Amino acid sequence: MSQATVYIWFRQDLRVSDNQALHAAAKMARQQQLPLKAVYIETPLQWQQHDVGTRQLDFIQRHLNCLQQSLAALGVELELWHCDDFNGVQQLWQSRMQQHDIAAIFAGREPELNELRRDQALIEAGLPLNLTDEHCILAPGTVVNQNGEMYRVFTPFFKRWREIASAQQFQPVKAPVPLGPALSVAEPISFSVATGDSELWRAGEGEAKQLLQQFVANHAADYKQQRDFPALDGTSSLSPYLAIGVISPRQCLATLLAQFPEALVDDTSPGRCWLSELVWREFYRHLLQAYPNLSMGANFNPLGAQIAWRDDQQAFDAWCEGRTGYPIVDAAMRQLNRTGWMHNRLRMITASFLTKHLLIDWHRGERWFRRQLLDGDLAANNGGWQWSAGTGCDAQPYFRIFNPMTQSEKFDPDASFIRKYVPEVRDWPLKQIHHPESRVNGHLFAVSDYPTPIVDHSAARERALDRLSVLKKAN
DNA sequence: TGGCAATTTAC
DNA sequence: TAAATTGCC
Repeated sequence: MSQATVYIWFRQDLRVSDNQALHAAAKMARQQQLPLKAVYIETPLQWQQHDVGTRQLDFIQRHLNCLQQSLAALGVELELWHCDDFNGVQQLWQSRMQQHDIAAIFAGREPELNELRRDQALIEAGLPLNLTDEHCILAPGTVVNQNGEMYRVFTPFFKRWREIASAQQFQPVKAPVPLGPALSVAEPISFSVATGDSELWRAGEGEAKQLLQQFVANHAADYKQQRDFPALDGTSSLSPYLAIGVISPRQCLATLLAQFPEALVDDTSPGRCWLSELVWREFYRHLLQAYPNLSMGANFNPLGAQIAWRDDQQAFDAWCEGRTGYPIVDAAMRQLNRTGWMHNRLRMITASFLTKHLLIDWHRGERWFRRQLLDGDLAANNGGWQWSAGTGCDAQPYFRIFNPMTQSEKFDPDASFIRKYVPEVRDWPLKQIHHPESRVNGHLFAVSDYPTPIVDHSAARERALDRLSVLKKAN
């Protein structure tokens, strides 16, 4: 049999720096003088079943090409393998193992149920798969209460998280040194399925690092004051990179702590607010692993299954396409559809509108988001949707219903964001932009190609309070 | 990481 | 009488 090969298997974590799996694989290859190969496996059917958007696939593909270059410089070849779904993945590795001796496979663990099962099946089939925790700063299962259970409320989770984290060092792992002479890349990585367009976002690990550095240096301190205004450039915009692991959350934390060393221990640190967002991300990932049925579409609150959602295709389509007649909602949905990204404040507003004003099942919104989003990520997307719907862990109560008019006035006061994405209302007076229902009263705005509101706010609010009251906590 | 309307308080 | 506070959805 030929010489055994060490494999680094990229799934998420499409980066060479701070990649513990790659680091461990390179170390083993060097110490035992074995060849190291890198692999990515495309699984189009699985992608389809998981509603991975074509735009995100394009983003992944572009980063695989960056990765291929970086790896080639390290003397490592990246191969693209193909199979339909995760069942095929197992067969692929097994047939590979029959042809060549596999010394070890290193990969980053993924928190989703199908992914965990896939990896478990490989291990049970005897493949030497070694998993590292890359996707959280503190691995799922390590932040628990005194009974050893996962927290159900964010604030105590965050507190415990800080206690543990402040006792540790976060030195990101460096990219491995070259294992051999640089290779030339003959053929770019190209998926067998059609991909969308992610060109609004720069590709590359270096770009992501630069974004991170610039955000921390120039915006992190003002994050708390600016993050809620979609017209401002107040958020990090790092989510697309975090979702596929072009940068690691540990790199984010290390960069933040370099600028604000006290952020973990001092409540008043300017770095605290963004830190809490990083930890929200971890909270949802820990939850996904603690409650596997979340991956299968379960309501975190079992009472959620009793909600009589409305089956209203027309309303759903209007929401998807950004023509609900509420400019703030429509601007948000158009931003999502056009760019593959939506400001977090707007994710809350649009999710509240779909689940409460339209009373449409949050699963449908979750799915639409997943297909459009460049930062599509089961844990965060599901967590956010269930938070908005009131069915989630530490969710907002069912009776907290965002008023689109109030939110619009508060978070886009001069309507500059709305005007950017909803040109139909560009010339309207501010008051009408924020209060679209005031058009109905006859005057100036009766004639417009912009739709009148598809639901009346007060009536929709009453309807939601009534139907969602099945979520009321039993006393 | 609300909203709403009744009620109290501040002028 | 407008703004701040409260209690409930």
